[in-house]
Amino acid sequence: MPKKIIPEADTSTEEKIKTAARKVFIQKGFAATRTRDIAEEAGINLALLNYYFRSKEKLFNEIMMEKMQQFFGILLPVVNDPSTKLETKIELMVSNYIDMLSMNPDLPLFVLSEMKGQSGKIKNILPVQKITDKISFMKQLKEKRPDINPIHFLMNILGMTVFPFVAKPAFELIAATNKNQLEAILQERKKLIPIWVKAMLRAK
Amino acid sequence: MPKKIIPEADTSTEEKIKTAARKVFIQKGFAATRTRDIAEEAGINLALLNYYFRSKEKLFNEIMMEKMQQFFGILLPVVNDPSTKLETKIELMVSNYIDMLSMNPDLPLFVLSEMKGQSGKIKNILPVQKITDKISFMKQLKEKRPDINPIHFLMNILGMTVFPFVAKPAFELIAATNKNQLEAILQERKKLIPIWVKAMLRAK
DNA sequence: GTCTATAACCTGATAGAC
DNA sequence: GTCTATCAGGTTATAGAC
Repeated sequence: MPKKIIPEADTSTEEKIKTAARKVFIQKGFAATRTRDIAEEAGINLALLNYYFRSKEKLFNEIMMEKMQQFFGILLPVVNDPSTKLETKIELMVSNYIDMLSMNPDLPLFVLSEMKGQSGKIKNILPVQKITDKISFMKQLKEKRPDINPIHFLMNILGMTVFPFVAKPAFELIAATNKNQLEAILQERKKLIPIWVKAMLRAK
Repeated sequence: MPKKIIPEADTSTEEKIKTAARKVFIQKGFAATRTRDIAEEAGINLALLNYYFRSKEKLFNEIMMEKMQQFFGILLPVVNDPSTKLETKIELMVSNYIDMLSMNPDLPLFVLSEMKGQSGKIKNILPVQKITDKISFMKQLKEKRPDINPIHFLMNILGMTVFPFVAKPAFELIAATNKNQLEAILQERKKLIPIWVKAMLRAK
C-alpha cells in the first residue's frame, strides 16, 4: 500500500489550526481572541500558526468568509429556486435556519458583530448575491402583496427565526425558563413561524 | 452670585469620560477598545481615566449596566401595565423600540454581544425583572392564545423589531437598497409590525 | 485634579535550532 | 514542519511632579 499523499483533511496541522480558530474566533470574536488561545486549542505551537497563515488577520479572514457563506449561503438556493412556491420557500428557510443554528448557535452573533463596520471591505472580497426584485422569492412576495416592500417579509422571517439565537443569553436571563425549555421552544418555532408568516401575508 | 458647587453634569471630567466611553465601547466593544481611544475622545489624559474609574473594566461595567437598562428598561413599564390592553402594549413596544433604536442603532448588537457568556455574572449585578406568567402582557397573551407559549410572541415582536437593527450591515450588503431607503423601511415598520402581530394572534 | 513619564505586562510575529 | 526563545510594539495602570 503506497504512502498516503493527501493527508486526512481533519488531522493535518493546517486543518487542526483552522478547526481551533473556528471555535475560538466564533466564541470570543476577533479582538478578544489571542493567537495563543488558538494554538493551545489546536495543540500546536504558536509559531506554527504564523507559518501556515502568516498572521492572525489572514487566518481570521479565512474563517470569516467561510462563516459568512454558511450564514447567508443557506438562504440563496431556497430564495432563488423558481420551481417552488412561496409557502414552500418560507418553510424551507425557517427549518433550514433553525436546524443549522441549533448546531451553530454562536454563528449569527459572530457574523453580524464582525460584519459591523467591515461591510465595505467585505463587499470587495466576498462575491455577494444581491437580493433584488429579480429573485424568485421577492417576485412571489411582490405578487402576493404588491402594496408592501418585500424586504419587510424577509426581515420578518429572519427576525423571527434568527433573533432568538442572537438574543439567547438575554432570553435566558429575563425569561423564566431554563436552557432546555428554551431549546424546545426554538424547535417548536420550525412549525409555528411559517403559519405566522402566512397569516401576515394575508393581513390587511 | 455664589460659586457653583455642583458642576454641570455634562462638563465635569468624570462625565466627559463616561460620554466618551459610551461612544467608543458601543462602537467597538470591550475587547477592541483601548483606554487611549476613550481618553482621546474625551479630550483628557489617559491617567485621569484610572483616577476616576480605577480600571478599564470598572468603567466598562458602569456603561454596560447603563446600556442594559436602556435596552431592557424600555420594555418593562409597557408589559407590566395592567391598565392597557394587549393591542396597545404591542403598539407601544414596537414604536418605543424603533424610536429608541433609530437614535441608538448600535445598542442591541453591543448589549447582546457583551452579554454573551457573561449572563451568569450579570445576574448578580443587575436586578433582573423576570418575564414570568404574572406579567400583565404575558397574561393577556395566554388569555388570547392559551395554546401557545407567550414567549413565542415576545420573540416575534422583538425579532421583527430589533433584528433589522442588529443585522443592518447585512441588509445593507445583500439588499439592493441604500442606507436612506433602509432607514425609511425601518420607520415604516412602526405601523406594520403591530398589524402583523395581530394577524399572528388570530392565526390557527 | 491634571499632567508626564514610565513601569509592568501582554500580544503578534519572527529567528534560528532541530 | 515543528519547536524554543525572543523581539518589537502596544496596552493598562501607576508614580510622582505640578
